[in-house]
Amino acid sequence: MHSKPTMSDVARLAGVGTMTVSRVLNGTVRVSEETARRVQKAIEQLKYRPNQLARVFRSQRSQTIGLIIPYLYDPFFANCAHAVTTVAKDRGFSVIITTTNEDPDTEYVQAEQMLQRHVDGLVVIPAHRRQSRLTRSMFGRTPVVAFDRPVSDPAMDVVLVQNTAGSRRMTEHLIEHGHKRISFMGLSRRLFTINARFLGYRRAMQDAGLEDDAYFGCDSQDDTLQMVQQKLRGPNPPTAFFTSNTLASRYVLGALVSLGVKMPHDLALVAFDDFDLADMTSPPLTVVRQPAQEMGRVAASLLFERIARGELPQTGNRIVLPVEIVLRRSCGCKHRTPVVIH
Amino acid sequence: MHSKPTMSDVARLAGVGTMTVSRVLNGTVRVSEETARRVQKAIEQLKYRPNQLARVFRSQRSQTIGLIIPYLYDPFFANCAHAVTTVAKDRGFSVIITTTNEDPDTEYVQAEQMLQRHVDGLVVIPAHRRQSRLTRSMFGRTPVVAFDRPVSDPAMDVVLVQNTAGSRRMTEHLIEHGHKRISFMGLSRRLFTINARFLGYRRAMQDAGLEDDAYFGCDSQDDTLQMVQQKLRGPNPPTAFFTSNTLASRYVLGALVSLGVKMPHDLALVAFDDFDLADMTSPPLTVVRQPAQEMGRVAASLLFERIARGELPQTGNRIVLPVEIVLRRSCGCKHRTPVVIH
DNA sequence: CTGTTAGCGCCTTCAA
DNA sequence: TTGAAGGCGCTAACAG
Repeated sequence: MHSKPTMSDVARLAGVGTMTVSRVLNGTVRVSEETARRVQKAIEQLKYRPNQLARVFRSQRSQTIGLIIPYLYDPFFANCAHAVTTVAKDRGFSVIITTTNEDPDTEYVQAEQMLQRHVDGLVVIPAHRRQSRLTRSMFGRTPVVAFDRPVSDPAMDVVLVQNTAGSRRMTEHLIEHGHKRISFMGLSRRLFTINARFLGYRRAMQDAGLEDDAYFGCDSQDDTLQMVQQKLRGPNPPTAFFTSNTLASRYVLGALVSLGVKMPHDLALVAFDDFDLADMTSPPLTVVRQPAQEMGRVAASLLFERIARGELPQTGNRIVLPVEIVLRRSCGCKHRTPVVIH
Repeated sequence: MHSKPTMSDVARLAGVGTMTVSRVLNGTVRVSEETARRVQKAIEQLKYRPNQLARVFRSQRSQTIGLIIPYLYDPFFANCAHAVTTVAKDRGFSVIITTTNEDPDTEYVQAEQMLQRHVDGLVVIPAHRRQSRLTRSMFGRTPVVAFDRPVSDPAMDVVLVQNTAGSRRMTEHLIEHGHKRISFMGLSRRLFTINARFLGYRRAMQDAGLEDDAYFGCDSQDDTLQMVQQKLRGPNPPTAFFTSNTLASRYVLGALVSLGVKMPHDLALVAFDDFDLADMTSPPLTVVRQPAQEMGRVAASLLFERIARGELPQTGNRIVLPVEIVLRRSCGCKHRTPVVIH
């Protein structure tokens, strides 16, 4: 078989010039009905499909955006990605996706590759704050929106959630339940989100005149089990845990279950970031819920706004989305069904 | 500012022809060290980056594959997608991703769009079996690999898991625990995977001389609650449930919890498809675990093999990956830690 | 080892 | 309303 039919094949068959075919296809300029019909017929006969590659090359606009995220197996990121792809699809754009595994070098290389492919814009969840090598300048005139985590470059748009405020309110809720010794459990303060949540927690503790007590390093089930055990057996054991992301929640919950701790009777537990089946644990988990899809949607929409305008901001927008507190039972509340506080 | 520097800008600055620049860039043919250095310097000086769009256009190979899946918010699909993007990244390919929401029309349109963008190949989780409009013929010479669900066209490669065999073994396990009335709970028999699992279940029941009892329609928490309630209150209530995917598991688990059923004492529950935190429910759930990432990896690898060979199969491969049974406690087993059967 | 020519498929520009 | 020419940036093929 031969290669695909081109515009001139269609033109020849229809007995017109290539421009006429182009015009019929794009509807930019009026073409007489008569010729239009002939062209249409030729298109169908040859099963002609315009070569998008040529169009893109010609116009230097790819009708494509890039999406760079750490992982897809993390449901939070996957939800963000889902929203971005959905927005793009609605606008007729394609999405090139890539994962960085939180590695700034991979991130940099992938961003470069996307730029070489002339994406019309980029949506990025930057690799760990201090390390991300992305700067506004490397993107030239290509708009970029960061989300979930900020970037140091103030010229870049960024969409975040209320990490600090949400964490603070969650902590206050525990304090209202009468808890005075609340342990904050996280992965690493080097992660922007974890750190922001820690700051909210600390603020609430300080405002209540309580001492904060944080552990960073919930990297594995074993490490976490050890630490939880140590805390519970030490002097002044905590009466509540606040886990700062899904992974930490998982490990701490696992530790508490395997230690036979009764919740919320013996100990309260609350978490940042809701997850599927958080209401199926025993007891159902009280959490701060982040709007993952909403964040992706907002970030993508902002990007398309930039693309449409064709101009870059001097100072990037900084959009902070509200979180919700979902009161279930692990905090000590007795709601039969979850109560959501906005 | 002007537009990006092109190859001839570099060539001019280095005092050579464009071909020399091209050769330095691609290393296809030897260039004298002296000139190579001059070219390199010019490249750096101008911050020149080759225009991938032009390359792609020229070669008609996009170094890009397409990935079409139903949703990204489903962790199972997200894991598949993660594996595909990882394989592609390792091979220096980009991935264009799109979601269909199980809608065959969206699927068709998106596949067309990807073809127009000249992806070098496609990995697809087809929309519901009967409805998918994808056929081998629409893809011309572009290789396509379907996974998780088969396609009717036998010329297409497909990667699946042991839905029927896994389901059968899981059912047999329940029977070994002494259960005689086991209800199979699913979304819809029109879904390939659900139906295949049902067949495995039915086979095991029949082989044991037991009557099968299936309910399809676990579409919402409410529907499922009603049905579970009805079954438990009817004559000959089931002593075990087998839920055929994560969503059904979620709903049935929710129903059982809200009805105050004690598991596995009052009732056993097993599920197809493992999920994060399945070992945090009470009791920890016994499941059939599908290798989501493995499936994505295998599908992508198979695609790259086809791309490399440049020839299409007369008869597509049909690869079936093994599943594992993870025995936790909801089936009646008393393992303290999960036992995995291969 | 290096340069010239030509063309991938489309669309902007200009002329008919 | 239509067509012809030209070029986007790159590289295969051929000369030198």
